[in-house]
Amino acid sequence: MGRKPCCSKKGLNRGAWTAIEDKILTAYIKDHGEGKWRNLAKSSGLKRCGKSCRLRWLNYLRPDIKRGNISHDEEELIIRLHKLLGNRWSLIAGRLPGRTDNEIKNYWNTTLGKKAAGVVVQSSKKRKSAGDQQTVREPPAAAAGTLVQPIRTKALNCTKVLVPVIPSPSDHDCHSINPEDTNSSEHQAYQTLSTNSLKTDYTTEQLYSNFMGIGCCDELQASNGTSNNDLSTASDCSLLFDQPTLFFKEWTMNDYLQDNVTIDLGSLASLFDNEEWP
DNA sequence: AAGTTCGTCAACCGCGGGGAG
DNA sequence: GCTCCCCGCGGTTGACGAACT
Repeated sequence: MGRKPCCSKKGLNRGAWTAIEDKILTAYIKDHGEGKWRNLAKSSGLKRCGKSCRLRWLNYLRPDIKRGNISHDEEELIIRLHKLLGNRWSLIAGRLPGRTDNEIKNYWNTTLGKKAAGVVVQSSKKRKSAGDQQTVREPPAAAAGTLVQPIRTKALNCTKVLVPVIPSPSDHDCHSINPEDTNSSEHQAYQTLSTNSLKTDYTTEQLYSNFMGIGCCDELQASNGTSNNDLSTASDCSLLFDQPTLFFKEWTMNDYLQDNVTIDLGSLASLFDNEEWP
C-alpha cells in the first residue's frame, strides 16, 4: 500500500530557512498557536511542508530556546540522563530547559559521545595534527569488566514503560508523602500512579531491575495496560528508588512545564551521585 | 593563497504511535 | 479491525566555516 509522503515535494522550498520565512512562521504561530502543522504550512502561505515548519519552530524559532554553549552542569546532566535513558533525546531535552532534542543529539554526537566513550575531545574547531592523535582511553566501565549499557527501549519492545509498583499508603513513611496533604505534588503523583491499579508487592531491587529493562518488562506490560513513558521521568525514578522528595519539587513535569521552574542542576547531579542511582 | 580535512548544526527522512472515520 | 492522517522521534545528511597542510 505504501505510505504517503509527508508532503508533495513539488513547489515546496527545501533547505535553509530565510529570514522572511522565519518571520512569516513566527507571526502565524503568534496569531494561531502551534499545532496543525500541515494546515499551518498551507494557511500561512509558506512553501514548506508541515514537518519542516514544525522543526523550524521547535528547534530554532521558539521564544524559550536557550542559545549559547552547553554549560558544564548541563553537560554532566546529559551524560547521566543518556546513561539512564539511552538515545531518548526528547526525554533528555525535556529535562534541560531551553534545549532542544536536536541540539542535544547533535551535541552528543559531536562531543559528548566521544567523551563518554573515553575519547579525549580536542577543543572545538581545533584539528589534531599528525603527531597529536586523539588519545583513546579504555572506557572506565569496560576497563572494570562491566560495560555500562544504556537502556534500549526499542530493542526490549518496551516503549510503553510501566510503573510496576506504587507503595501502598502504609508505605508513605519512606517516601515522605503526607496522605493528608492532597495538594502536594507528591500526593498528586502518588494518586496518579496509584489509580493505575498497580501491584504493591515488589521490592526495590525488583523495581530497579524492571526499570532498567532487565527481566519482566514485557510480562509487566502485558499484565498492566498503563501507558506512557512516565517512568522515564526523574520524578518517577525518585518515587521508585526512595529518593528525597526534592525531586518532586524540581523535577515533576508539571512544575517544569507550567511554572518554568529554574532547575538546580547541581542538586540533580548530586542526586544522581547517590549510591542507589544506576 | 589554495586546497583539503574535519567539526558543527540545521534540516531532511523514514518510521511508529495514536486518533478519527 | 482496517485505513488514513497527523504528529513526534531518532538517525542521517549536507552545507558551511574553521583549522590545517
